[in-house]
Amino acid sequence: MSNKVSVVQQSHGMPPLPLLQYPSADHFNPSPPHLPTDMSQKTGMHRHQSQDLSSFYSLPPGGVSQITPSMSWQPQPVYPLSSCGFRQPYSSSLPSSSSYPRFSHSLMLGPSGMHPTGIPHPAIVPPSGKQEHDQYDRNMYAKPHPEPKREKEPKKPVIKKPLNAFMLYMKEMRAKVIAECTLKESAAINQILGRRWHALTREEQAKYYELARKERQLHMQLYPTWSARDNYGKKKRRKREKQQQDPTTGMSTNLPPSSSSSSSSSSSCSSSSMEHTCCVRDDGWSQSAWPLLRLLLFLRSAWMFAFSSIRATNRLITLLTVPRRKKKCIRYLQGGRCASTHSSDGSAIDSPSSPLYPFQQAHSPVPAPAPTPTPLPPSPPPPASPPNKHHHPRPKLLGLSIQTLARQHKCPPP
DNA sequence: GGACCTTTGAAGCAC
DNA sequence: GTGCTTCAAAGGTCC
Repeated sequence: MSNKVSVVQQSHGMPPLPLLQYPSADHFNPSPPHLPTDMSQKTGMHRHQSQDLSSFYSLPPGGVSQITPSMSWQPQPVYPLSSCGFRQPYSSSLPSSSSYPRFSHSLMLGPSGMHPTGIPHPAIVPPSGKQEHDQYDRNMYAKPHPEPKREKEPKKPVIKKPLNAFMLYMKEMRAKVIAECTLKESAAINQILGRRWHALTREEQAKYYELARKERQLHMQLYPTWSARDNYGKKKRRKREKQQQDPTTGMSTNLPPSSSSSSSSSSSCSSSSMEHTCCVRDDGWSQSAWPLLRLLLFLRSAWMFAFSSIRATNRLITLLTVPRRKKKCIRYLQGGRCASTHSSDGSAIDSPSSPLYPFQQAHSPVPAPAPTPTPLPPSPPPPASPPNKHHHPRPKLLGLSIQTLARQHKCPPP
């Protein structure tokens, strides 16, 4: 009990903060003595960097107001559209408690309850029964009632994964989106945040990538023996049977044994054309027609390209001159107040100056300007932002799985 | 009460 | 090495 530290996490800076308990690192690692003494030196974190993280982590009560919201969000170019899909000139004030006080660590606490680095770590949550999504009971520690649960907590606490750049961004911006859009549903908010994330400039994203990198470093130092494997498979596996039986897609299970074992290319439906062909094959195209079909598809693309060469050229110029987003495969829910003010496909939500990207065009009635390997603009900071590799077929909210679309189409990496 | 939804990125896992 | 899966946050929704 003594090795747990009550910490405060604020959700969006709005409601009273729930207290988190973080065990000291040595609770998990018998030998982390290298950690706390001077983390900043080991991690190479300097003062200003700590301030960067300060918005995600706890701050001393007095110092909050002195610090601008993290990343010092400057007013962004204002788009004439209403709020949520875009960056807006946020009223620079977060909700009164914009400090996002979160957590502290017994080993990291300085005299003022702060680690010298200012980067206490959020990764640990008590092993409450609700450790999956609601790892911590918000009222559990906030309310001054006796805490019988604390008595029986010999269970091993759960060390969570460090947050990646986008998660850090979500944490910071969620409150703003909620305030602007009066939305509460996280799924919708996350859609908005995902779009805003793409609307960020490289430099803005780089800040979060850097924060995430530091977060991982710190996490690694705090829990050197921890591995993502520790939490792997703890959540219940999503029932893929549903998706496999999904009649709308239904492509994954119908392949005949011969085709499924034939070649890797036949099972890969990553590109749009391949997706086409996969469907066709499932509909009963013979193997012999396969090369011909591909040839036809290629010819069609070539013809379309020639037909729209001028347009494609213009588009190419735009692509080269406008910061490119990774994916533009997102649609907004119509229901939310922040839903698109224009079209239902979310295109209006896009930054007006940004062009349609190949993926979008592939879905637009206008023929796409051919799959030319457009040279990407100077590729940006995301230090280690690999191409999106995963594929989450989750057909639901939008009827069409955004993730499936986005990831199957393998929108180009930034 | 718990899974799902939704997003991106990191890491694990399987082949 | 490549591609797929899982998990991280969050809170409403649904079963």
